[in-house]
Amino acid sequence: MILNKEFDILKRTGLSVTEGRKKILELFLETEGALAHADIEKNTDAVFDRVTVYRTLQTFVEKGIIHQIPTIDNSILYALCKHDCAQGHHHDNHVHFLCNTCNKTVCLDDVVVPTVKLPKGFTPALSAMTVTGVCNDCKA
Amino acid sequence: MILNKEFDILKRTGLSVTEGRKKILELFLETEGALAHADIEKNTDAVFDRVTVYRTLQTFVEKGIIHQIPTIDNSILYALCKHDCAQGHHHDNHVHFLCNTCNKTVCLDDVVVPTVKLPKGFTPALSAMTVTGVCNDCKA
DNA sequence: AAAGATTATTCAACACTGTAGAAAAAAAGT
DNA sequence: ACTTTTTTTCTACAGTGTTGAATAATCTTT
Repeated sequence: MILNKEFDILKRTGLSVTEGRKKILELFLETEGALAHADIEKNTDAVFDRVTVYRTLQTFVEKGIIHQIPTIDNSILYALCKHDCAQGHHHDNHVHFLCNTCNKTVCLDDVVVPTVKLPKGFTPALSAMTVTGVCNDCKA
Repeated sequence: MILNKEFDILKRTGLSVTEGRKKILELFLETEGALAHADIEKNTDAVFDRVTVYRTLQTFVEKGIIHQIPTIDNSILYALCKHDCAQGHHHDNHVHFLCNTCNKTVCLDDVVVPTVKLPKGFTPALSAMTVTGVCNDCKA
């Protein structure tokens, strides 16, 4: 039995191994930076139905394989969870960086979102932080 | 000449004073928390065309009257700029709070987004931070 | 206050994004 | 290999946001 990384991940999370899931997972593994639904449709040459892609992404999020990234425009981005994300509770408390030059969004896995002091009466649960600027690939 | 707040703001930013702009601005002034396009359509009883609302919001953002708030789902939220936002460059470097109970988003105008140390090669320009949890209105 | 110039609003149409239910197809378990 | 379970696909729908051109309103000037 040939074990590739995609197969391994799917098996470990208890998911059925299908062409679509392997292909989309492969895309995430070989892509530096986050992907939007549209990117996935483009890069899989529209082999899969739109709905399949949506449902696959939902499943991956639920299983802790990928996580969503907040954006200032209205699009949902997804990126691989680097650290051990168990089903249901993600550990994606890292900062995201959006490059204004190449327009890519990357996870700064080692930069933890700092805690801030909130006004009286506010109880924090989760914090998200996005920094925009110029990334290491685009620096002059 | 009667000067109300909406009129004043529109005049000061050099905008034509119209029913739609006054109404939408009024809604922002009397609303605690951020508004989505859909909220505005609902609360103005669909008196205005959808496109008018979109264009009005765009204009307000450009003129520094309101600013956009990043969300994890795919919707654009808008909120009044409290501090002096000149045309073109906003000063909305404050933290946003999304309440999981009442589902409202509010600007924590006095909580500044902290700066983080980025990896080598990354140059920051703007930072955004959203905290989710329970707000002061919803605390038990 | 009225006329012309400028700016806003509206209408119609379009593209994109995301969701739901049911049928068809594929994968998993025995 | 067969049955059960899961996944993919199809069809359809609702929402969101944008564009261009026509209409309507606002502003400026006299």
